[in-house]
Amino acid sequence: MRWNALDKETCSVARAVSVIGDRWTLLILRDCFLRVRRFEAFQERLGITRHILADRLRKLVKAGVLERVQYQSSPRRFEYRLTRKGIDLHPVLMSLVHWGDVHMAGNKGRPVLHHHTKCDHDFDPVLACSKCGDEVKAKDVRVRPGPGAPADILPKEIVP
Amino acid sequence: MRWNALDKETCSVARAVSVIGDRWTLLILRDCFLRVRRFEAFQERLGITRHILADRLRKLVKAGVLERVQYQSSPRRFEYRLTRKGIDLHPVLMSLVHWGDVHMAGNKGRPVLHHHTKCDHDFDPVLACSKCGDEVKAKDVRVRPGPGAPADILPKEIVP
DNA sequence: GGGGTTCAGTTCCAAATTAGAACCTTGACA
DNA sequence: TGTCAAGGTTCTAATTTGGAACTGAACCCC
Repeated sequence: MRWNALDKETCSVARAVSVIGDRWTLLILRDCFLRVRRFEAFQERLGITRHILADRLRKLVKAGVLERVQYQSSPRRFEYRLTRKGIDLHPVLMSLVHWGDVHMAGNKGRPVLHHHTKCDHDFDPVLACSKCGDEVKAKDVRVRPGPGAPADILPKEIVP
Repeated sequence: MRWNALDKETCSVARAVSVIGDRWTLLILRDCFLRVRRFEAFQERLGITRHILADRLRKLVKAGVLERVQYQSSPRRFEYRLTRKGIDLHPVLMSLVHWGDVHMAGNKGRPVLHHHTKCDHDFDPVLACSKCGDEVKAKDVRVRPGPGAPADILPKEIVP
């Protein structure tokens, strides 16, 4: 299967992956949440090849995750900002950071701490259930076909 | 920067991305959470080239996300199962699915529904604060350097 | 008005990765 | 003996990436 055929897949993960499932894209988005917005800044912080950066930013804009905003008119210069759709990726990034913190941290401890301004504490992200508010554990989740499901979305026989 | 230099980065996202920041890897993990475990099953469901699948499974095992378990002895056959480390990626996948559901769903609605067996409701995943239990919004999070932070982990000047 | 700088890209080539298909191995089964 | 299944490996061609240099518009300074 080709990479660019992914957005035609029915699965939400496949569609999401068609936008963000790339080494650099996730790192670019991490920086976006740190309020990095300009081409040169991304390039310097990431050490990414310039034309790959240009390509990824173009794709993210096309996907509606970032918008290209002119911040100066002569010479015309643009910066990249998260859209609502982009900001909605925050839980994905937070979960990823937390997993990295728990499982891949070096011996010096975690590189960044997250502070919740609402309750004024450093915190860890927890995945909760929208209905009961409890933490969602993988073993407490059952998946079933939804209205947009094709016949083969779930594996035929589930080995228990 | 080279892809395989990423795991030496200090950032937890970079380290996490060095393991899962790949088009196929995320789709393989999605299937793992759907209890797909065998080479042929992954290959058929994903349409992935066989030797790339072999490569990705090998890398996931090496990273400690999957384990290769013999399930039959003659001929010897192996399957791949999520480890604790792999299961801990559940929030990442759930967040990703939810984002896909909200922003990339087709006109027929979401492909799969998630059911929380503990409270017996279909639910959406919500990112909550480990300290106060409230939902964490992107704007309520401040990032600051942690004990393992190098000098340049955060952008120098934050444009407000 | 010549020279240097900044930012946001583009262009070029070589190197690495991926897709697609065929092939291999072990053993079961008929 | 021949076929089948599972879990891979090997091969070649096409695509993507890395690295580095170049462009272009407008500023700033002398």
